[in-house]
Amino acid sequence: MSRSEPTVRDVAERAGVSSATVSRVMNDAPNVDKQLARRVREAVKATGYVPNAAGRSLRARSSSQIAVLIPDADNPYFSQVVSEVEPAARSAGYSVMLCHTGNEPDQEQTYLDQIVARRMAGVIAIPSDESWSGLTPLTEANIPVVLVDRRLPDVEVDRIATDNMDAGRQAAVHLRDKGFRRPACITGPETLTTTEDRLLGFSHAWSTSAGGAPALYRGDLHFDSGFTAMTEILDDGDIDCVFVTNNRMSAGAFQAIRGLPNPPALLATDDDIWTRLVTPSVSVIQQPIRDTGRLAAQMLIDRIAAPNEMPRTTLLSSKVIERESTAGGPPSRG
Amino acid sequence: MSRSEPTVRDVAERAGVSSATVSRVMNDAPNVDKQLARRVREAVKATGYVPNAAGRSLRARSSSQIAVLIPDADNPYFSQVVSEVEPAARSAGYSVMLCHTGNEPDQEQTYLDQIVARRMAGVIAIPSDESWSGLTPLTEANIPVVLVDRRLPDVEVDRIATDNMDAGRQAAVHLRDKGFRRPACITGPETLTTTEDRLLGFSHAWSTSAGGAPALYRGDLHFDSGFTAMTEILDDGDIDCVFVTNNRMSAGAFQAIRGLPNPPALLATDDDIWTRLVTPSVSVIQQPIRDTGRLAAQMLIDRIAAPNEMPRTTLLSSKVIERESTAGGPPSRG
DNA sequence: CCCCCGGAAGTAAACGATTTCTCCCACCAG
DNA sequence: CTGGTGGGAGAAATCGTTTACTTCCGGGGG
Repeated sequence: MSRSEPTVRDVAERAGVSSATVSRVMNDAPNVDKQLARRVREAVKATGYVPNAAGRSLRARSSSQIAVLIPDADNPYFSQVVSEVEPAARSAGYSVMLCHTGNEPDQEQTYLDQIVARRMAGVIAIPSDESWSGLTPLTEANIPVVLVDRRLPDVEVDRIATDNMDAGRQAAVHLRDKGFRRPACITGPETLTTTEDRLLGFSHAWSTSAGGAPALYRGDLHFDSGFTAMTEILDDGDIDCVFVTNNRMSAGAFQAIRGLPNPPALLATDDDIWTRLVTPSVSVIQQPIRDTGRLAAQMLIDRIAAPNEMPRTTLLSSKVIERESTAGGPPSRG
Repeated sequence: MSRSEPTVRDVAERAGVSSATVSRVMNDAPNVDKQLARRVREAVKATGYVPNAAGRSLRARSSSQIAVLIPDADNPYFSQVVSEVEPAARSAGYSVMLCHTGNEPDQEQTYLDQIVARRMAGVIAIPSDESWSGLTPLTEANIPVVLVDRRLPDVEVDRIATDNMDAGRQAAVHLRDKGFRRPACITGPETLTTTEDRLLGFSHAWSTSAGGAPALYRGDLHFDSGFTAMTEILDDGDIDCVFVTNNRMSAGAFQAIRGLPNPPALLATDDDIWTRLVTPSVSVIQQPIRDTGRLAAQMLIDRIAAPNEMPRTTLLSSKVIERESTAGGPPSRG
């Protein structure tokens, strides 16, 4: 029923050559007779030979897989990054192992062990927080790492991210230009550099250009905390515009003002599909997610080729997309 | 600088035992002296030994990875399936390789080669259409496959999917019970079993219970074609309710009626975030996506353990979630 | 004419973990 | 006292590929 898979020796025998020659043909080595090469290729076809990746990887002491470590595959930001990394990696001859840590340390540890055990060619990681300890085992095993989106203190490693400070600045400029005067910011925990940088950029730009500081509401990045924060803002009164620094809290915040007659202006983060469908449509800071994924893969591939060069950081800029939720200016003069 | 990784022999030497014993300890084999086992474990810690997956996989003639083949990681349906498969697989000791075919045959072929080359333990596949040829190389290599969501003709293989005919029937019942009388259906190409089954269930239930056939509009599953179809429906007039059979066309269809005073009722597919945020909120057929992913993984793991049993098909039922877009009944009698 | 060089192909030794086979020993029953 | 039994551990073969080393050519220069 199930014969065992053909090996390089079976092919060699059928082509009347040695296994070394077969290997040379498979790897396009120079100095192989055209005639023989053709015979080998025919034998490969005839036997249906597919090189065993384990054997190859054992001999080569590395594999042609890269790992992508993400906290949560459901979040469209992460899944878009993944779907851009994948084709870029494949066209360079790598395949992608998806590691979905769910923000849980033991799950992450399992994957880190796997990555080392498989001698993966490299890792693209979105760490869960700034105390991320996963980097050490990887660097010790000489596995190149590219960080996406989040910054770690005291480490020298390749990184690609949105210029979050600048994104916050753009948000402030947009809201001020539209005539709003009493801003609030719904943001994440202080330990998360992504949202914290956006807050810092926003606050700094606001205080230097308009004066004063935005009211501050912190959530846990999820939908519900965005809803709760916006509800508090409505209760507190006196706020005429709200900047939300991540995608899910943006949706939650919108839910809280849905259908209200005179809601505060809303500037959300990430251009998800819902922002165009709701009424009023929602202005957003659009991050260059697709570029991020593509360039992360490129960066990793470059790093694998040149392990000893200096680490780089690439920052990509975002832009404001204006829609109805900030178009109107403040509701009234008072 | 970079010493080479410790091997089983290094550990053996340090613990004063043979490599065989180390292997036995690592794999929890019975009949190992407690004392020795402890010494081995200490040596493992001290050396930082991590078993080389390639060596193990070569000897075992199989790997502990499963592959998930999806057409498009961006689609929330697929990414949710993946994010459920992953933890279920991991807790059974498998890791997940993500294969993102982008509906392109050559990309898919690359991955199929990889899957065979790596002797993967199994594959969860969402084929792009009913002429999917990827199954053959896998079954020839004795790699178990579980199909998700889509049906293939003439193959006997494990499958898990939503009961799409029943979903269509539920849609018809809901719209008829709400008092609508002139339905349209926006659906996908005839070759896609998923959307076709929903259409069939819808049409059949409608004709037997209310009489007549729904007006038919076909799209290519993407946002724009949903928008176009709904625009045509509005032009054609005479339609009082619309059932859309996939998630992205649902969003496009909503876009076309956004803000209109008396739009036809809309019943969408998949409970995406936007359906609750828009005005009017949108009634949906909710598929059990999370169960689908979890059970697909379970099914594959069972199959790996028992390769020779008969293939099974599991159908999961969906349910209608009623919101504002179908709540009102038909706009007027005249 | 001889030597050396270089291209082409084969031989065999790695890579690292597992596992069969074998050996040793202690213990127990006859 | 002896033969059998079974647990515990080591030696060595094995998985399939790649590659350093060898071998065998033929040809060109001294």
